[in-house]
Amino acid sequence: MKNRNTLQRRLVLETVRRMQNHPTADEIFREIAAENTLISKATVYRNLKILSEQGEILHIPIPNGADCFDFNTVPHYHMDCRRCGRIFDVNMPYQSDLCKKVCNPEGFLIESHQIVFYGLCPKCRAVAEQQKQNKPQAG
Amino acid sequence: MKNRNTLQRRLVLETVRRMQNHPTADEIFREIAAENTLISKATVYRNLKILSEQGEILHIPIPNGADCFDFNTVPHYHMDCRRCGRIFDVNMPYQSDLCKKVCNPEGFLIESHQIVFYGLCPKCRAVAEQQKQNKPQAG
DNA sequence: ATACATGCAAACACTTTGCAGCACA
DNA sequence: TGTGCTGCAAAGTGTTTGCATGTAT
Repeated sequence: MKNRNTLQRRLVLETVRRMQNHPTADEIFREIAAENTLISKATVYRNLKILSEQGEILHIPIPNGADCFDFNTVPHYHMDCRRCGRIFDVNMPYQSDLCKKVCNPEGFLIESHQIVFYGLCPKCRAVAEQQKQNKPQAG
Repeated sequence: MKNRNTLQRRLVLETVRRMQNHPTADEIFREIAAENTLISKATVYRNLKILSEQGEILHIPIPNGADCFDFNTVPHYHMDCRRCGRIFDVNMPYQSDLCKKVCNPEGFLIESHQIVFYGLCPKCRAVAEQQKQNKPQAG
């Protein structure tokens, strides 16, 4: 038998769907624990793995940081703010033919792709511009 | 003063340039240590960081695995073989206008992007096809 | 002479795993 | 009633850091 409907599994899924913020495993754990439900971090990790394998949620691996999870399982791209480190959805159509664009005489089998944009989110952009005005030529 | 020309720093740079295989910090460390040069892993990490900040080498952050480094600093894309985990260069022109394609009414500042392809390298593809032929309907 | 670099080990962040007991189907 | 799940703690990876010493300039 597989995929038992435990309280913990339900809570992990509900929390990812409710947060909508691309939360990390730790953020999900803290959110659930804050509601006084007994849950361990290992269980959160285990359930996130199972749920993403089942396609209920999307696992977004993040280099140099904690992986995060997305309630939106439709393929789309993300942006990583270099100042606050948060992950945001990017409004760009999915490039479904990008894999075919690879010139491939060596015979790689290209199955999927991932695009990550880097930059500043609106909030951090405003802060950065503020700071630039305060010390125009750097100190 | 900065950027001293130490034996260890020279060796790290030379080794990345010589290996050409997108080596990880650990692979670079083992390569140098194998030649009986006293070097510590911390020094390898420190020098890889400095060298990539100076633009001498390219730092390729890898989700779910050790970051790797590239002697080729010209922007290009990579493929991550899901079977052997090795990183390969992908033969596709750099999409320098991709950042401009993002529909961005919220005011993100999009500075750069990274594309990673997933699939099988030629060797692993051959192995996978071999295995498929040996048990056509799965065991 | 001294600021930068090193080796070593410990700390760190994130994630997985071993184990004994628990609970869903 | 038994397999799948849980909490806990420990272990596992990959990387960074504190510290005393060493060395390039």
